[in-house]
Amino acid sequence: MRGRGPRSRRHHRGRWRVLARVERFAEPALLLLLRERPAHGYDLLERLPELTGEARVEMGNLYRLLRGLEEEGLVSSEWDASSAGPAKRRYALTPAGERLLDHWAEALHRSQERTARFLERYEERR
Amino acid sequence: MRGRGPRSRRHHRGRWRVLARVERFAEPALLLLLRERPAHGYDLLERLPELTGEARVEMGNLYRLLRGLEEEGLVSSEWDASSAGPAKRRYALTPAGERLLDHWAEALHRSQERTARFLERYEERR
DNA sequence: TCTTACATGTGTCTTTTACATGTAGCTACC
DNA sequence: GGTAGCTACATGTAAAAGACACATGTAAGA
Repeated sequence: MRGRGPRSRRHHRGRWRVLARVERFAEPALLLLLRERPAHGYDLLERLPELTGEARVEMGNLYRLLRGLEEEGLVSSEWDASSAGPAKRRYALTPAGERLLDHWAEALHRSQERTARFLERYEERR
Repeated sequence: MRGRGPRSRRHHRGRWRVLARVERFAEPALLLLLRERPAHGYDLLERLPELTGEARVEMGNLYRLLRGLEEEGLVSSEWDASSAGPAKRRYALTPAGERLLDHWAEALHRSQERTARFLERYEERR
């Protein structure tokens, strides 16, 4: 089974593991990291696990996501050759991006309540 | 934009609405409903919104999901012509399905903690 | 020189989801 | 007895999202 998609269950010791991830969670995670301080892609890649847990985001998908956010005007970027090493593209959050982050926070709060109701109902007749 | 996929943002009053749903949440919702009592597809379709919120599951996808669960031995089914109306396929949870529901509950609990950490960090510098 | 780490990408396939449509039995009503 | 409408199950298709492989180039150090 090559190139398997975003399934919640994963092969692990001969079984499937349930992950229960929030859809597109990498997006609000990026927005939050960028609100704290501007950063370049590779830096974000290393800091994302603080928010997403062990699940590491694929490099390629991260850069695609960043470009998508920029096309929608949610982040802005510019080449930064000031520091050592290869040139970096430094991303920063725009006001529109900050508003989207606020919407994400509200949605995540509602998601928390939904999941809490589910778990309560699950425990009821355990 | 026809046949748009499971994006977190949705067109709504000229903007995109963030949903922050848990991936494949319909699966644990089905398992929980079936643990409470055996049921047929159409019945489950009407009771699912109790758990998933306003977001209703597509009929076609629901039947596909049920067949998938049956192929994996997580639910069992049999035709039921006893009640009025067209014949129904009555689904019931298997022991394997009950174990999967337990794994989902654990995963959802971890998801709650991840999201709580995110929201804390979001509120820190609001 | 060769390797390793940093940094930014593209190609391509599978899975998941949304939405439209198809089929058929049962019931009620005229 | 015909037909309208509801119930119930099912397939077809396309787009979004994610997984993974791979390409390109810079720079530091053994």
